[in-house]
Amino acid sequence: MPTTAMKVETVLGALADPTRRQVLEVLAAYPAASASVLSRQLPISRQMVLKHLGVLQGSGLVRSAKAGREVLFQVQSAPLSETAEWLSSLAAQWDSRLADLKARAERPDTTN
Amino acid sequence: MPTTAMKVETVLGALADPTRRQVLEVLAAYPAASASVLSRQLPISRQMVLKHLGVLQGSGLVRSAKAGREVLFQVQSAPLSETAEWLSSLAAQWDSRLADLKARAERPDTTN
DNA sequence: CAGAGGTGCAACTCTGTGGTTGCACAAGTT
DNA sequence: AACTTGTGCAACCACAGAGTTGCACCTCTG
Repeated sequence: MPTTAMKVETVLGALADPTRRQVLEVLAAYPAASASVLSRQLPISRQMVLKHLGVLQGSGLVRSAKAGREVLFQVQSAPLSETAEWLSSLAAQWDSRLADLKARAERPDTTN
Repeated sequence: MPTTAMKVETVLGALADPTRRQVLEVLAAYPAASASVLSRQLPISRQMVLKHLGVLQGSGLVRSAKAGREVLFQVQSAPLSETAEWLSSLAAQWDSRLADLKARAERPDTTN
């Protein structure tokens, strides 16, 4: 499923920004919180919190739901796990390829 | 050691850029390769490849070594694994905190 | 020695986006 | 009805960084 790869890339992009990580950190302390609440505990305006939450939501790291007149956001761990798995499998792939090339170099007679 | 956290952040930053991931992908196919060689297989100039390699090196994802008149780069998997572990532990942390809050909400009599 | 291919440095452009402020509107509260 | 607090939209500024081109210098090799 090519969906995974695309999602992982957006997660990486979302996680790349320090402020965004900070937003996540604060948000993770709540079961759910609104942009206004978060902005009070962050060094940036509500508008920016909202924008960052938008990006995070785009990568699946955050979900939102209306509750009365306010919109509550909550952290979502699944994309994190997926991304972790993606990274570690990529590392494994690099290692195995390197081992392969190395072996091939040590006995250049094998097949080709 | 706070080094780990800092490193992870730079890895995330390095991995966030699509072109940089592409550079890594191409580079991973070689045991080691120079910026010039890589640039021929990429849609960007050697200068840019070099800059990206600089960023990647800054995060430890790539190592360089002089070989005669050229500088050879090679992929390094360790930072990838570290980052993967970091992400998955963060996911676990989120989950456990959520479970905790949930349990606390269901029996508000416990202690406080 | 002369040329070809490699590296390093620097100036410059331009798009993306992090950040702000201001305003208009919706929904609870007294 | 008036007030408070929350959301949504839009204009705007400023900086980082992705990308380019050009040039000077090194280092193999014919």
